[in-house]
Amino acid sequence: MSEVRVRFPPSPTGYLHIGGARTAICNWLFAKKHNGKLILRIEDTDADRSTQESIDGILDGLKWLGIDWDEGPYFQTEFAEEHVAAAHRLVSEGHAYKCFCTKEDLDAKREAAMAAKKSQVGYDGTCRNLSADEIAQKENDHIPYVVRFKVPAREGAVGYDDKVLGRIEQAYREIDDFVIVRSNGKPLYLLCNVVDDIRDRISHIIRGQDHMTNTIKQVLLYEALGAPVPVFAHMPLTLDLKKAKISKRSHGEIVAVHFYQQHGFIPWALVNFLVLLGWSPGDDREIFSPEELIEIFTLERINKSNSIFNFQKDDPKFFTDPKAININAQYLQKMPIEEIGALVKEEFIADGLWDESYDGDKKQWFLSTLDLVRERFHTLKDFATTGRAYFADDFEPEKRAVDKNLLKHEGLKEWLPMLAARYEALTDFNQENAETEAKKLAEELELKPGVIINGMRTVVTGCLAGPSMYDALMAIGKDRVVARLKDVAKLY
RNA sequence: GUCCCCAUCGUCUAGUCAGGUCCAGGACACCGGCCUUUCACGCCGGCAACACCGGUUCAAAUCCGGUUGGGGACGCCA
Repeated sequence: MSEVRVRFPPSPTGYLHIGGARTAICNWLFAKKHNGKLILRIEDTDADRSTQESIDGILDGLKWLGIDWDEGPYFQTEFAEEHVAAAHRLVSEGHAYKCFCTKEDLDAKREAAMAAKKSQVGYDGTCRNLSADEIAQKENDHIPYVVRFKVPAREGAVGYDDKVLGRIEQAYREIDDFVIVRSNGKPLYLLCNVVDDIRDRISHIIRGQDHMTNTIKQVLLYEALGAPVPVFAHMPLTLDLKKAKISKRSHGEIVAVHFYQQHGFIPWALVNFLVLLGWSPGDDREIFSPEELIEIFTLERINKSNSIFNFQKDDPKFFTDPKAININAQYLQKMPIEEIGALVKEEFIADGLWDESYDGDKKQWFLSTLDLVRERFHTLKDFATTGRAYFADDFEPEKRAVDKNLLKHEGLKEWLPMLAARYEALTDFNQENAETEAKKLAEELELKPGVIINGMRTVVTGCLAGPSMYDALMAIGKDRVVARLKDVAKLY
């Protein structure tokens, strides 16, 4: 196989969303696997909707995910002359023609056809067979025109061998003479895209199934332009629970890559989740290192059917697809603690929780504490929220914990300060002694140890659940434990 | 409406190309139990799917046809 060159060509009309990210990821994986190149091309020919902010957002999103590219970003608008030249060539070689029909006429015709439920709603070919004289006449009259591609009047069908879908064909007669140049002289996506892909020597086009009708037309364009047709692979789409295509417009932030960045996702965990949406290795593996994924990824194993991004709006427990959270949690629990430490550092800095000593003399404590608490965590955010009591005093105890473990036992108001005093008196505040004192106190007061321990957990960690109580006590340290136990009354 | 694509547990999927080893496997979610003084940890168990109808075959989730359902496209957007 000659050099593999793939591209990711987002149009900068909004942030990077998970559908686009998925496409980028598959292209990236394919390029890496074949020692090929990934070209990033910003398709900004729709000047009205393209913004710099959006370009930055897309680039940031890709960088955050760890998707790097080998060439670009190129900007489609910089190649406008090539696009125009290609259009001229197609006209002069008889592959395209000028169409003088007005937009209004065509809109009316289309609407009428749609309303009448006619099968033919596309262009009716009015200008396809204009004589040279008629054309000259209209040009003299300065009637505005668009350029349409002249679909060959052939029997049979055009087609291509899709890497995921197999052979795809469509009858020539079903294809309309589509517009390739606007009446203002600006070439359209269908043409620009092909011209750019030819120039960039793209070998494989991996994109969503929503492009399938474009692909058929573009195959025709490649042919007319005398260029080799690349290999196509159409990925299934990502749908919402109601099976509608996910979009920025109707789903908002939840489908934005930056949403996951802001909600404590580990970048690679999101990539891992996304790649599983429509692809599988063929066995039971679900968690992959980048190297491993590059190794086992193939276009042929991409699914044919659309998948559903399983998120419930306003779900109290799952703010996004439960599987995504689960995969993130798996990474959170298994990644080397130093790597987690680096990610948590960013969170803490943003949160005002960061202490320089965590990089210095308290580094060991910092890392071992993260290691202690991460077991039940799901996102990076949990360290600063659920796990806040380990790092700061301004934590808000969980209401459920307070209700269940404190308010039910009025006596804790005295008992916990008693325990504090005993802890304070301890010359060696270690796990064993802490446990002995707690149990002894419970015994003396004729209480179940759980009453004391659960009360203590609530006051000291603010949580209903967590690591072993005495591990937690040691991590938080004698002084803070004592202070919090003494101060129990403020929670009543 | 027309064209194109698709169809296995609630969700992501394995199995389909090379029919039998699949009264369908895994993961997430859910439910139950154990562990835990507590737990969106861990362990054990459970619930739960081949859309439907025909055909081919000794044998069909797998091949063929149809039906139904879903999605996409039908722009002087990309």
